[in-house]
Amino acid sequence: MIKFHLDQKTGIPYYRQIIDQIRFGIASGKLAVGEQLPTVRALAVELKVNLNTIAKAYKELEIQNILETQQGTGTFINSTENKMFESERHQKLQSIIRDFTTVSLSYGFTIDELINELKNQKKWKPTSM
Amino acid sequence: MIKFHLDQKTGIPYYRQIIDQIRFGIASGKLAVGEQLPTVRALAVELKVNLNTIAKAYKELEIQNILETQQGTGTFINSTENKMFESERHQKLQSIIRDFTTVSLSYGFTIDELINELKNQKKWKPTSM
DNA sequence: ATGTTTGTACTATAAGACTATTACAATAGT
DNA sequence: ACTATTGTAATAGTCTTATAGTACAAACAT
Repeated sequence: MIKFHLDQKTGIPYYRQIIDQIRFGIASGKLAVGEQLPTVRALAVELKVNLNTIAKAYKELEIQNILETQQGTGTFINSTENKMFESERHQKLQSIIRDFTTVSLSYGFTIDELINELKNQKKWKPTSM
Repeated sequence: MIKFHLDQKTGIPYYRQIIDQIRFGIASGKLAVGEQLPTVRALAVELKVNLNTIAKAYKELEIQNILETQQGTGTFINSTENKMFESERHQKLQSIIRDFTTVSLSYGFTIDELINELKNQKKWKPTSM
């Protein structure tokens, strides 16, 4: 089971930190399809936040078809619709890239600089995860 | 002179849209070093917002040494300190890249995918500018 | 000197974001 | 059936952000 943790100092809202950790857990294979997540209450106690904060995170991921929740049963990594269609996956990638390039160009960075820097990041591991 | 415009629908705050347009204007050469920007009042009237909204944008850019303001005179593209030191420039680039990769990886995109997609964006022009 | 033009400071308001409190509803085990 | 466990919904409180209204202060032009 994945180990969650929250950091007050980052300024990133709790529910979003949880979302990120679940997303990254799936992407990195630490969370398996069909696996049950902690109950909202259990995780709320463990992380010392309100159960609604957990529920909010789970809810957002459910809307994105990443989680499956059953009232009375629990919350699970979605087994049926977990994979995005290739088209929407590509759309998402493009939207991320567009935001990224907009910011970068406004700072005067060229796309070549971005590409070069990315190549140096290949072995990188997220700091807050 | 650069033409400003605000879009309510984007959800991006007015003052930030102004910041972005100035930043991008400089990066793209549409704003020359030493050039005077519209006065806070003039731009406020033109964009139909409060003059403090403009002042806030100018202020943030002044803090970043991108603009130079003189009370009673006007606001100008900073001629002396406009260029970041190479070290802080690199730091900024890395922080942008780190945020970007964190998000991307959580969606299951690989860095190679990002690089490939970036290469397709080389001729791209920002939509909202 | 005085008036106009410039940016600045202070205050208030509105809206939204985030989290918590509390009560409700569905499911499963017995 | 009943009880415990699960997620859900409605509400409220607190904080931050974004913008506006209004008055102030510095620089320039004449």
